[in-house]
Order: sequence, then C-alpha cells, then structure tokens
Amino acid sequence: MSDKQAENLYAMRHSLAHIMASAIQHLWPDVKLGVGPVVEDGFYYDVDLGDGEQLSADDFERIEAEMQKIIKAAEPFERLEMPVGEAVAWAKKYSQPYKEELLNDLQRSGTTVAKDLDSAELGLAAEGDSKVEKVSFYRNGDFTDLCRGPHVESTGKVGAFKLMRVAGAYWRGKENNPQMQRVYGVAFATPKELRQYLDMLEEAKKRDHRKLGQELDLYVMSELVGSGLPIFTPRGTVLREELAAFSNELRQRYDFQKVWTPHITKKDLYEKSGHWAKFGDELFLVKSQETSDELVMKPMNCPHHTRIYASQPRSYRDLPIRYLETTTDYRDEKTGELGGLNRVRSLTQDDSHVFCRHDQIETEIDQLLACADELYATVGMKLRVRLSYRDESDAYLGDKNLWESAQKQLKAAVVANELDYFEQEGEAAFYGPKIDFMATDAIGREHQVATVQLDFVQPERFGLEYAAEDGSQGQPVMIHCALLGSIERFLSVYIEHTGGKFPIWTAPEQIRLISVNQEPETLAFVDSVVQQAKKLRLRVMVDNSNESVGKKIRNAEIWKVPYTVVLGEKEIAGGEVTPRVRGDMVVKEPPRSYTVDEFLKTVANEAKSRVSKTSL
RNA sequence: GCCAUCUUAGCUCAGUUGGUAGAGCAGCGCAUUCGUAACGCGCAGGUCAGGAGUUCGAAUCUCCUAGAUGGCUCCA
Repeated sequence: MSDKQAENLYAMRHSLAHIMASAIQHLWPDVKLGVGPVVEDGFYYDVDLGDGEQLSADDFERIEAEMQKIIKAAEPFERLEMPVGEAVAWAKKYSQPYKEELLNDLQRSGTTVAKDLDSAELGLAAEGDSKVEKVSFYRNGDFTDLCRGPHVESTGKVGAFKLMRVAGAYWRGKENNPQMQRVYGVAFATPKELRQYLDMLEEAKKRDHRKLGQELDLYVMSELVGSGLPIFTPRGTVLREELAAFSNELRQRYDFQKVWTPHITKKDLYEKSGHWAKFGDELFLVKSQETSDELVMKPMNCPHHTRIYASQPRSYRDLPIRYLETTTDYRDEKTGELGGLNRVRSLTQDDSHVFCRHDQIETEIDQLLACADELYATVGMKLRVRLSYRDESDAYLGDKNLWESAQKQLKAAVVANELDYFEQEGEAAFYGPKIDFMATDAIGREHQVATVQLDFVQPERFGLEYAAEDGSQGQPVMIHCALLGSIERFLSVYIEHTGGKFPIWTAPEQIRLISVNQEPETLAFVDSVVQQAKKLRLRVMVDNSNESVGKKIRNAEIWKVPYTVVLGEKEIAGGEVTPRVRGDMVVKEPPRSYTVDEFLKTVANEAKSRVSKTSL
C-alpha cells in the first residue's frame, strides 16, 4: 500500500467513526460521546447512552442502516476552527461532558494534551507542543465533532465497513473512570478487502488454539482445578517438551548450565529484588501450618538464580556464568485477563540468566539473538524486535545513567545483528530495558514471544560481586532471556500458526499405522513395525480397530497425523510401505514405496533435523 | 477487577408464547474382516453449570455464585 492509500484509508476509517457516532446520535439523541479514533483494521467510538442503557450487537443492524443513509447522502465534511473557550461553551451547550472535559484539559495544560492522553489516538485537534488556542471541528450533515481530522471529502467516500462488537471501556482508559461502551467497526477501501479481512478472521477462528487444543487433545481445563490453570494431556506434553528441549539445546551450545529452584520461597527474596513492591498483589501466598513462615509461589526465577551466583565467591575468570531453567511460575492474574493458554496463572518459562562483566555484554547478547533467530526460523515465523525502553515515570529502579547506557547497548546489538526493529518507551521491565521479539504467524498476526533483558538493578540490590583482575570488587550484569517466553503462550501461538499441523519434530503422533484387518498375521506385522519405530524413538500409534480402512484413514486425517501407513497383505508380502503424507508437508509427487526400515529412518532423521517438509 | 454476552449428553448443536429434553458424531454391543477421508443395525448416555426465588408447573422468567467468550485495565 502506498503512503497515499494509507492516508486515505486512515481518513475513511476516521470518517466512519464520525458517521457511526452520528448514526448513534440519530437513534439515541441523548448520547454522550467520548472519543472515536482509528485503530488497526478499523475504528471505534466510545459512547454513553445514559441511564445505564446498553447497546448490544442486536442494534448493529439499525446503526449500520442509519450509517448507510448518511453515506448515501454524501454529506461533505467541513472543517471549522474555534477558540478553545468557545469550544468548551459548545460542549456545554450540547451537553457533551466528555468532550468538555477533554477541552478543559486542553485549555488548562496549555500543551496539546494532558500527559495521559495521546492526541493522535483521541483524534484531538491541536498540533505541536505550543499553547493551544484554537481547536478544530468537523461537521457533516447535522453532526459536529471535535476532531483534528483529516477526513475524506464526503460521507459518500468511506469504503466498506462492518460493525463488529461492542465492549465496555473505561473513559480515558482509567479504571476508576465511568465505563463507556466502545463500538468497534472494521473498514477497508474496497468490499473485496473487507471480505478478505473477514475471511482471515474465519481462518483464525478455525485455528483457535482453544478449539484445536480440544480437538487434538492437547490440554484441558477443569473447574475443579481453577481458571488459568491448564492441564496438559500426553499429546500436549510432547509439544511442550519438544519445544523446551529445543530451546534448551540452543543455549546449551553456548554453555548454559541447567539449574533447578523450588516453586515457593519466602517473600523476603522478592522484597530484596524489588518484585514485592511492584507485583506483591499478584503473588499467590502460601501459609505454612508448621511455622510462622509466609511463603509465596514464585512468579519468576531471576532472584533465585542470583542465590546460586552468590553462593560462592566469583572471579572475573569465572564469568560469564550462565544458568538455564525451564520451570513453572505462578501469577495471580486478574480473572478477566485469563484466556486459553494465552494468559494463564501457571506459566512455564524457558528462562536463562547470564551473569557477566560489562565487556562481555555484547557477545552474550549476540549469542542469545542467534538462539532466537534459529528457533523462530525453525518454527517458520518471521521476527522483528521491539526495543523496550523506560519512560519518565517513576516505575523504574536504578541509576538513570546506567539505563541510558543499557538501552544504547541493546540497540547497538540489534543494529549489529541487522534485525528489523522499532523502539518504544514505557515498555521496559522495572529493572532494565528489553529486546522483545515479535513473531508473525502464518496468517499475518504478530505476537510477542522471546525477550532479552539487560539488568543492572538486581545485581546491585542483591550485592552480587566478583573479584576483578586488579583485585577490586566488580559488579556483574544480569542478562535475562526466555526464547519461547511463556511456553503456554508460545503454544497458543504455535498451535494457531501451524493450525495444528505440527511438523514431524513436534507432532505428538508422528506415524499412524492402520491395519487392513484384524488377522493375527496383520497384527503381528503391525507390531513388528511398531517395535522398529520405537527403537528409533518415533512416536507411533496403531489403529487396528474394527473399522473400514477408509474410516481409519479419515480419522488419521482429522488428527492431522503427518504420516499414515496402511498395513495389510501387500505390505507383509513385499516388506514395503507407501506412506500417506499430510498435505502441507508434501514437496514432490507421487508417493512411492519404501522398505519399512528406509521409511522409519527417514522419518527419524526428519524429526532430528526439525524440518517441516517431507523428504519422502 | 469492570462492562457485555454465553453455559443443554464426551464433542457440535436443536428445543416454538413457561407444560417436565432431542439429533449427529464419539462410546458400547451385534454384524462385518474391509486397501487410502465416514458399511449397517441396535443400546446406553443429561440434577438443562451450581444455588435461591416467582409459578399449579421453569432448560425457558428473576436474583446470586462459578466458569467461558469479546473488550477495558494489567502483564516481572
């Protein structure tokens, strides 16, 4: 899309927000309007119908019909400006208290907007940081709204749209503000693009990891266990363990050592690290019935790893020291935030911590970037990174100058590795800046996955030291890294990315053997193949049920098994098999026969080399 | 945590204005012994999420609780 097209699409979406607000105002004349910005794929408008009246999806048809009327009328968008004071009077006159509040803030702060407001998002009027004197309005037909534009020429030129959903949203995103109703719409320049977008949503629905998780028997939830606490079945556990093993293997190439830490600890550990002050209300508390100890479930692992480091005097020669632990943490997330595997209360991290000297930071980060690169190339997801910096708030610990240099070092590493990156303030951890990896899945959605974090704060708080070359005491730097992130979240992404069609190396079931009949000779032959496969550590399952071959093939397809092999008289006689290959893996046609040994060894090699296509 | 919607058999879903629950698949049994996406017949399976209320009568109406979904807020 050219810049010009993008601008035009933006104006269309923005104009649609106005048209929707206008339509809602026609239908509910007393509506109080909030803000109506453009968002990814569309727009929304926050409205308050008053008296607690609620919109529902059932109202969309009426609203859309009213919007179509406005569109048909092709009302021109007119821009008008007025001094802020006059604008406040306007808001009062039309009893628009939310607009009035925005305008008052605008006037009072003297700059574009109060700090918590993003003028672009709010569609606000002023530009630059200079004192605001005038604000702009846009008018179409009988509807006028505070807005900085731009808009399309007339309501007739807004492309194709669809109202999608309505949801509660706090006024200005503040939890204690009144809750308004946010009506979302998607919009595109042409009906065809809208269609494509809706098709993508359909596809996403088909791939939903919660749906596939059930269909493919990967994990279950139980009300007896609690929300946000997924339980992994044998199949799901294979996925978890294969992925974790790969993540570990990558780092073990760089001499990371596995460690192990308990899941509960005294809260003193987190008071020292600084986590208690920041996340105390999201920790699970554990009470000892024996002593007066107040324990907590660990929400992360870095403070534990500092205990291993600190357990011995360290020399500059010992560094870097690299610990690796794949372990489960527990966080008491708010119930409304839980969903599938994406956000859980028991999350497993493939966590690692490097303790190193300042002059080793660059090499260490390079190695971790290489690990992330290889992992995501293997699973077939494109990466870009977000450099997550601090902002000016007081949410961060440690010396500001150290932060500055840490942020610079992260950026330098990212640039040196020629990674596609963007920078964002306010996304850092409280103890240091991060490189956050964003992976794009098979249907174009981006997810946050791996992370590399630089930390000067915890070494200081824990008083970590090493004996430097000149005999003085140096302080190591910590580099946190998780390649998969949370394994649960990664799985949700991975399941949707693959659509449940897992490559050989992660497939819970790699080969399904189907017996043509239940004669003893057939079953014996099937069993001999199973024994050979097991020797090669292949995950093989047998379907010798009393069903038709067609039915059994169908089942194997439904379970998305990579290789399905029918075994009967022909195979027994010839000792050769003709594997049926799952559609997405095929690179060449037609299939041919292989000796059982040749077939199994090929599959074992594919698993070992983590390929996604078949070499058969 | 907040707002909205939802919860009927293992799964996917029917269930008309309140009159006491139904299908397909899966499961089990019988029959069949089958060649690359569904053979047939039969059987069993539900405190309609849980609780309280309104009513002669509640899957259906009201309230509470739990869980799920979509958002908001948050994410070490």
